Formats: sequence, structure tokens, C-alpha cells
Amino acid sequence: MSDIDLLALRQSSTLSELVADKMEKLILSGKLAAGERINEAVLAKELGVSRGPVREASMLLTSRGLVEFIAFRGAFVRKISRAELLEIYDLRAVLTGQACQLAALKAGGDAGSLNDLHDRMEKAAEGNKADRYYELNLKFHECLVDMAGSARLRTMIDSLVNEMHLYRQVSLRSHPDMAQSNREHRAILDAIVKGDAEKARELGEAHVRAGKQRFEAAGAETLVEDE
Amino acid sequence: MSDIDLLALRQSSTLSELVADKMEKLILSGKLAAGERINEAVLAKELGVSRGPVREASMLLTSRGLVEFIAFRGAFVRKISRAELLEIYDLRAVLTGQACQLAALKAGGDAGSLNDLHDRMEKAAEGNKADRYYELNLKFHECLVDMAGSARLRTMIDSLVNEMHLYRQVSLRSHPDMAQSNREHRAILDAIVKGDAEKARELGEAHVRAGKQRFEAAGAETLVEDE
DNA sequence: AAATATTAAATTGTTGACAATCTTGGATCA
DNA sequence: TGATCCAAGATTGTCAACAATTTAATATTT
Repeated sequence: MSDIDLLALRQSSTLSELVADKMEKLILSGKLAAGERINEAVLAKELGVSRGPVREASMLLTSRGLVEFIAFRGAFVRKISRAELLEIYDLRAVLTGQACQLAALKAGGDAGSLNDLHDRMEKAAEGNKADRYYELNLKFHECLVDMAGSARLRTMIDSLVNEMHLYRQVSLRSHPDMAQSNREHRAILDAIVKGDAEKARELGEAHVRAGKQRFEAAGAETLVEDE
Repeated sequence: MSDIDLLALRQSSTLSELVADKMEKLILSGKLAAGERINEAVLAKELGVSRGPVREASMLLTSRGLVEFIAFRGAFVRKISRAELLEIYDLRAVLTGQACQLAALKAGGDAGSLNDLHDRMEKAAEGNKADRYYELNLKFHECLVDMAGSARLRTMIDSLVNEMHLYRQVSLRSHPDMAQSNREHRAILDAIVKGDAEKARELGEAHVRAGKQRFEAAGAETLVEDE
């Protein structure tokens, strides 16, 4: 773990935010494991800052759903149970539906960069490049939410996506059927371009629900130990 | 503005949380006006604490949607535009629908204290006691969300409700038709008890949407200056 | 030996001082 | 007169020391 890049401070903003970014990476990469307590003093020393910014960063991450704060006990990397993950899928489905609806209303026949992304995903799917597909998929969904034009919605969904990544450090990259997933994307895109808001909502919601089902199906094979 | 009740500290928890509660009241009551900057030093002195807890409280309220933080400029009481308020109504509608669906699935035929609340609201409506109705209405919705059993959902909705109260300090108490509102409650309740999850969702979502329309209708009369 | 109290260590919460940044009002110049 | 620059003041960001609390390790009691 290296020191905070002091150069970044000037152009960016406050130390706390830099620490927060660093911590987010540590958490999402699993270097700070789910459930683990975050020792302020230790992390502060490792990052070459005082405890203040680390504390503030922890609170920031709390609002982003990555950290849980308990008074006098400290900040813990959040741990997501299987039941919670399923619950999150549902919430994300509903919010994604809302995002698609708004996007359809605001797009005005213009799909923006969504078309381009879809094409690149098509290629990734054909080449069976799961990592590449996963990466583009994240961008696709981000772009979708941006088109909805609601910062609030964006924050909420981002938070949910963050939390999903906490589920037992398991990356949710296992896309059993990229082609099918991308067909769904295509349909959503079409509805948005046509301005069919109700359809877009339906498809968006269903798309995430399908993801949930894919996960549940996959999970049935593996050990299903809930806590 | 009085000092923090030092007795409360012992039983409750951390100073920051007490300050946050205090600040929340100040904001929701309009004593800290929307858009206003929160001067850390001044507020700290008024509350008889140091700047640290005030800062942490501000961040807490940021995640609750009441405060906006800008680096090196400070914490501002959030200001909600009419457009944002309408957007929030939509999100709340969707999430309330989800809450009702979950409640129906988990209730198992038991309406809990929802029935009691409904009866009391009925009386308030008959007596034309708007304040009383408003108060019970808040409780009813809280209770509904609790039945869904999702802390995450609860947090999200609470945050949205908080933000709604920031709209030009206008309390949204103007219930033009308490009887109608409560009829909608009755229908939701019935669906939940019957375990008809899909219906419960539909009705819950529609109920909030109706609230939005009531607001829009009322707003048409008043000055519609958006910003 | 197990459970409970006691104490020491580790950790978080709070504070006040100092550094960095922004805001302001006034001076300077076109 | 108006705009730009500069300095002083106000305000936020960071730090290190101290206080309050929890955790652990140990001693005590049954």
C-alpha cells in the first residue's frame, strides 16, 4: 500500500476525498476484506496522513454503502449476506426501471453513446471475452442512468452496485450468457430511442431481475450457506 | 438555541450523533434555512461543543440528504427545486411500491398496527384535523416500510422524505382530501393482508403518485417559479 | 474448572492549535 | 467608471495530544 499521491491533492480537492477513493479501491479489490475492522491509526500511518481524514473518508464510504460505523467500536467493511444481495437486486431492478423510463422521456430519439457501447459489447460477446464484456456492461448501465438525468437516482444505484460487489468478494462477472444479456440491452435501447417510456421501464426492470435469476441459478450449484 | 443536553450523551452515544439530531431538527423546522451555509465555528459554540462533532454531524446529514458539502466552502442546507421535488415524488412512489410488495409477502395475513393507525386517521379525517392526520400519516408510512423488513429501503425512503421537507420550507401538510387519501390507505392495507403482493405494489406506487398530482394541482394555483 | 470481576492495553471520540483555502474590500490601472 | 489585482479577514482542512470507551488479559471467586 503506497502513500497518497501528493500531486493529486492540488488538482483534486481535499485529503479526505483522496483517502476515500483509496479506501474504496482497497475495499472493492478485497484488500480490505468484508467484515474487517478498519483501524484508523494503522491506515492513517500507511497512507501518511493523520486520523482525521481517514475518519472522514470512512463516513463518506458509509454513505456510499461500503462501510458500517459503530460508535466507539469503529468502521467496518460492510458484509453482505446472500439474502441482502437478493434484496439489493430487487431495489436495483426497480430503480433501473425508473432510470430507463426517464431516459426514454429525455432521450428525444437520440441514444447517445449507448449504441456504440452496445456494438462493442456485441463484439466482446462474440469473442467470448467475459472481462471485457463485464467492463463495458458497467459503462452501459452508467450511461443509461446518466441519460435519466437524475443525480439522486445515480447515487442510489451506484450505492447498490457498490454493495453488490461486497458479497463475499465474489465478483459478479460470471455472465453465463453474454449474448442473451446484450439482447436485453438492445431491446431497452430500442424502447428508449422510440420514446416508449413504459416499455423501457419494464425492460430495464426485467433485465436486472434476469440478472438476479442468473445469480440464483448459479448459486444453487455452489454451497448455499446463508447467515 | 440551547446547549446539547449533556445527560442525553450518556445513554445515547456519541456527541456527533446528538449534534446531528439537533441539526436535523433545526433544518426541518426551518431555523436553518434551505441554501444557508452552516458555519462550523458558530454552530459549535452555540451547541457548546468543538468543531469536530459539528463537522461529523454535517457529513452524517449529507448522507441523509439534508446537507450538501462543498470542499473548502462548507456545509450548506440543501435547497430543493420544484423539478427536484417532482423527481423525488417519482422515486418515492417506486420505492413505496416495492415496500408494499415486500410487506404483503412478509405480513402473512397480519396487518400489525396498520389497522389501528388507519382507524385513528379515519377519525382525524372526520374531525377535519389536518395536523393530526398528517402526523399519523407519517407513522402509517413508516410502519408500512418497517413491515417490508429492509433497512436499506427504509433508509432510502427516509432520505427522500427528508429532502421533500426541504422544499421551500413548505410543509406538505396540505391534504386537500384526507378521506380520499385514507381510502387509498385502506386499499393498500387490504392488499397486504390478502397477501396480494402485486396489487399492493401497484396501489402503494399509485398512492404516492396521487400525492404528487395533488401537489402539482395545488402548485398550479400558486406562483410556479422554477429555478 | 467455569464464571465473574478487575485491571491494563488498544482504540475510538473530542478538543484546540495551526495550515490551507476562499472571500472581502480596497487600491491600482486602463 | 469599470475591471483587475492584491492583501487582510474569515472559514474550512489537517494535525497531534488528550479523554472516554471498549477489548483483552489477568486475577478472583464459587
